[in-house]
This record gives sequence, structure tokens and C-alpha cells, in this order.
Amino acid sequence: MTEREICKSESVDENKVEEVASKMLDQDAFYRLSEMFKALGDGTRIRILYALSMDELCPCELAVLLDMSMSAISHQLRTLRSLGFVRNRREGKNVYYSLYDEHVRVLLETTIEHMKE
Amino acid sequence: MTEREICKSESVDENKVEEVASKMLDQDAFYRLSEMFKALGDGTRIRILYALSMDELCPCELAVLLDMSMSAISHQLRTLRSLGFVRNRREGKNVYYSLYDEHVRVLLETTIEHMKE
DNA sequence: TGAACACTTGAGCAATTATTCAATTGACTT
DNA sequence: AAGTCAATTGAATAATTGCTCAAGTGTTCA
Repeated sequence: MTEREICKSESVDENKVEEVASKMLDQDAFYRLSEMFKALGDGTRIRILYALSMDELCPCELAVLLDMSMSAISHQLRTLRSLGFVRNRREGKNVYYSLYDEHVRVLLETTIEHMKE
Repeated sequence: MTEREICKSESVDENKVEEVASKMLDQDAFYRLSEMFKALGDGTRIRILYALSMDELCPCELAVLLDMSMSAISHQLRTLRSLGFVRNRREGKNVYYSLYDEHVRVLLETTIEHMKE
């Protein structure tokens, strides 16, 4: 693919690089992957998701739980919703948020396990 | 814990919030979790890690592979190293980077699987 | 209808961060 | 020792982003 000279050194195995290059994912896949991780790479959002992995909660409750403004919570919920991490349902004046599916929960649990080492 | 009034509404179950609050992780755990995901939440870093999950590579090779400057690569490798995602070894003029352990690989694979839906 | 509450939204600000550029270090070769 | 290549580093810049504040929407209830 890239025809740029590789490192000029003979010690570098060009075949190795081409081999790796051929196995890389396409640009869109990497983009979506990083977006997914980016969503989890924030203290507020990860606390929200962790809380929602236990129970469905409304922005107001989350605000109390995380000791933050409801506006800040709402902004982050919007982000999480647009990325498909959470869903919501309205019940009277309240809007209840919950995890969209089990994927997030598994991802969280897996990573927490890995972290314990 | 927080004694702030919750949402003023009777419809909100205060016990639920306290229950969730009692099960939250400590601040440090959430911080480390988000740092971990933050490292993966960048297009460049995730491509680097994905490449290294296949073979060990030097900054020069990564620069060719990702079509970026070696300096940019080096900066990101520094970040990844400080977070314990990659290790390196010097061999003459070259420095070879590889994944620090299998955790990253598993995390990547897990997430890619989840993404395919 | 109008007040109260839950929530959302947009603009603006402050902080973080990814990359570039230029200079430097480390290692090999002649 | 000088030259070359690989890699690192620090400063600077541009872009992103998380929060606040103020104004808005939607729903309930008197």
C-alpha cells in the first residue's frame, strides 16, 4: 500500500509491515472503535454507566448521586444516547435512563476485572 | 451519603438511589477506569495498539503503517507506555514496541466483537 | 390557565490534548 | 571523530470537550 521507504535500514523486515498492514481494519471500524472507547473515557460518563448498570435512574437522581448539576448530567446522557449506550423512557415529569443493552455492562465488567491486576 | 433532597417528587424512590450509591466504586477506581478507556479512545492510539497486537513494531514502521510523522507516533507511544499498555526494547538503532500483556488484546477483541452488532 | 418541577438545549468559557516543528539524544558505521 | 539514521523531547498551536449559565420545552396539578 504505502510505497514510502521503510526506515532505510536493512534490519527492518518490510514483509512484516505489509503483513500487518493487510490485517488492519478499515478506517470506519477504527473510528467507531475509538468513539466507543472515548465515550467510556470520561469520569462522569463512566460513573453514569456504572450506576445505570445497577438500576434505571433519572437525570435528577444521577445529579444527586454524582453530586453534579443536572445540566451537566443531561449533556453527558445526550452523548451516551447518541452513541447507543443508553435509552430513555418518559414517565410523567421524569425521564428514566437505562443501559441500551448488555454489551456495555459486559464491557465494563471485563475492564474492571482486568484493572484489578 | 448525600443528604440533598432528591427531585422533590414523591415518585422518586430514595432507597433506590441510596442502594446504588452504596454500590458505586471508589473515586480512584473510576479514575483509573476512565484513564484506561481514554487511552483507547483515540484513533491513532487504537490503531497503534491494534497493529502491535499482531506484531512488535518500531516507531518508524508504525509511522509508515499509519502514514503519520514519527514524532506523533512517538508521543502516543509515550502515553501508552506510561499507562502500561505497551513495553519496548532497544535493538541497535531501533526500539521495538509490543503490547505489555494480553489484557489489551482481550479488551480490543471483546470490544470489536460487540461493535459488530 | 398558570405555577411548579423535570429535563433539555445552546452559547460561551476553561481545560485538555493531538499534532507539528525544531532541537536533541543514542547507537551504529566508516 | 564525524556522519547518519532512529527515536525522543519540549514548546507552540489548533482542535476538541466538559462544564456553567440562562433560556427553553414538556408534563402535572391546582
